[in-house]
Amino acid sequence: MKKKVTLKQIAKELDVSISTVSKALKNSIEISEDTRQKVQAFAKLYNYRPNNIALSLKNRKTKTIGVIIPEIVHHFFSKVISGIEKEALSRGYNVIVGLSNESFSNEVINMEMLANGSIDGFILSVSKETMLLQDYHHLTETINQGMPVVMFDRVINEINCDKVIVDDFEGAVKATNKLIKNGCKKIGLITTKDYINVGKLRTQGYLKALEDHQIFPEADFILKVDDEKLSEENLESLEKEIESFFKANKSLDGIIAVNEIYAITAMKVARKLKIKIPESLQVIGFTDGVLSKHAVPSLTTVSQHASQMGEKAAELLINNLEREDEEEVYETFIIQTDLIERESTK
Amino acid sequence: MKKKVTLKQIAKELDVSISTVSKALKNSIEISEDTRQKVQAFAKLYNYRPNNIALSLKNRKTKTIGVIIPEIVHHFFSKVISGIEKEALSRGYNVIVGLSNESFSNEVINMEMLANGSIDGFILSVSKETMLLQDYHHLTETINQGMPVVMFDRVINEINCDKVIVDDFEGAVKATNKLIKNGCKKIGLITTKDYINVGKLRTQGYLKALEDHQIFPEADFILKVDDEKLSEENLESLEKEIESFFKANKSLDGIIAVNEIYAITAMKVARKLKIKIPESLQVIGFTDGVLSKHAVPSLTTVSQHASQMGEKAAELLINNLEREDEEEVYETFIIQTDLIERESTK
DNA sequence: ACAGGTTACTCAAACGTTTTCGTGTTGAAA
DNA sequence: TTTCAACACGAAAACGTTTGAGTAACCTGT
Repeated sequence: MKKKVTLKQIAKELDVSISTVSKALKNSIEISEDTRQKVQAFAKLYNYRPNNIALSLKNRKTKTIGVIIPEIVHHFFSKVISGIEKEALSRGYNVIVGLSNESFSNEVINMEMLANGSIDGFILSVSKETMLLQDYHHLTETINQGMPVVMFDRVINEINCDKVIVDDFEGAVKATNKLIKNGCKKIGLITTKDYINVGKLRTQGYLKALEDHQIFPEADFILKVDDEKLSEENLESLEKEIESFFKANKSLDGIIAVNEIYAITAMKVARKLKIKIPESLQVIGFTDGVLSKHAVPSLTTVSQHASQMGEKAAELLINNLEREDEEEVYETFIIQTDLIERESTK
Repeated sequence: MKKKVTLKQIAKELDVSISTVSKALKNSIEISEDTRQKVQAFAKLYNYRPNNIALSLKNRKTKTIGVIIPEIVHHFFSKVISGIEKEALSRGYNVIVGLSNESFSNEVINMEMLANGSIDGFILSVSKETMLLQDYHHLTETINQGMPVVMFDRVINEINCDKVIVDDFEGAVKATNKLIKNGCKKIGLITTKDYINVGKLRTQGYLKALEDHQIFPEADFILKVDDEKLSEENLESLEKEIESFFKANKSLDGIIAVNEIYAITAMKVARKLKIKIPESLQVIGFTDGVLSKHAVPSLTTVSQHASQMGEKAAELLINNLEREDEEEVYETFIIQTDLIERESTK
């Protein structure tokens, strides 16, 4: 077992000073051709690699970015991470992840753990609890300390930083328009409670599209599901809720669901109620994940380009980190959505 | 914008030495009650937090573990990460992820990037390309440098380190036994090419169970799908392949699929061919992901307890890191599988 | 009065780098 | 012979922390 070799050891071995070794390895002209060769050969032989931690301390930058997300076992977030990783790797950065599990305190702990020098900047999507509590002190504090932050998807308007968001409003408009164009007259919406920004925007887009087509929005056609119903344990109660929604509104011929689970469950319930998809009910979901693709019938969905989102967020952050001048102009980048048409619409 | 405060600044401000500040903050008895209070109050006021990088350099440990996986947009791997994260957080460690994207060179680059002091140890699952090339120099080298490594799921027997694996063999036996018990006489297997260890083990388990019940294994009943067919683009060709497999073996009344996609696709093809599930064909998959749960009918599956795997891997690694004595006895921990029964079996 | 013992500090080294500023030795120009 | 640049290298500081060793100042007992 040969431990990592350091400059000091090389210096001692070759009987020169540490500085000479350092310079020789950097091909400094201060060092004679002779010594340079000797040092480089030795370094190669012992597979010398500069110690990252020492470099980080010296340069006061770690070349590492911290990512805090609510949940990793989730197609959208893991796609975002993979986008971040891709961009980070190509620009020589590492990615360190923290999971908040939708908990405010976890989010705070994770951020504090990383903010003490471990990373150069944050990319994050806040937890639901944080949105509910509206306590953003951990965010303002880190930003105040001069650490760049990029928020994505679940962003907070009051916080002044770079942001990357999905055009949820327009996505919902597109989806609703599609159903209208396909002949739907009674379009239902399955959404979340309003405090989730994303759900709110999608609801607004849905309403806007209806309005544009002079369709009166029936309050009964909107089902606001309690958010806990998203968790895997509560699937049955979600099913029941959707089932009574369908039974109470038999005239529905189109459904927009603000996420994949709601959409898939709606299709499942429809099947149970012998409602034919897409013949008598057309369904469009959000978040183009595995479920949409493999469902039967496969689900038409609003794709959010999660990977692109991650790449953009990383790009904004790294640009910010490597910018010389300290002008603080924050950008909000909007990712456009695409409607991926599959079998659940005509 | 108030930058992070350091010991030096506190010392200067209070007109004492750096060491005094450091000791005062650690409640050392060397420091008078008076000074202690003063320092601590000041530190609290300015929200002093020790710089992690400096600590890492000093202690020669980073309290960070590196995780290299082939792919993060994958239920199994993201579950594993979430398990690792959970255990790591509870023991005060951070997690830094690298994605190999199933590429050997990416795996090597990622490992080299992290091995230079950034982390204390690795948890990894090797890429397919690495398994194919059988080039493990990056693994042996890091281990030789004294950096602990824990491999999970896709492990390499020749490498001497801690390992966490799923009892794939036994899982396949259980699944096959279940089908036999349920009255299946002609059980087919949809698997991968042999170089994927995991696929091989599951195939062996399947064969063993048949043998135990004196059922002659028909070569025709085993479909070895080319691995690229797992990727999302090749779904159609996967469907075709399974379709002809079904058409060529109409007597099949049970199917074991070595992963979720194969199983779901098999069910999709069956539906297309008007084969009733579970009445005339029962299906069991591996990897208990979202697809299995939300499929219609929902899929009976062999659960690998991915999260538990991650936790165990992290536990082994951290134990190793924090062990005083340097005895190197490597452990291979086997995670037992569970058969989750759903609607695709009787 | 003085050895010896507390008390409450400070110093300095160490972790592994990079980099600025010396400095001793050449060789050549004056 | 003197002067001075060029050359090749070394010393030391800095990044922020911890910690063992060192040291003043005071107190105690004889």
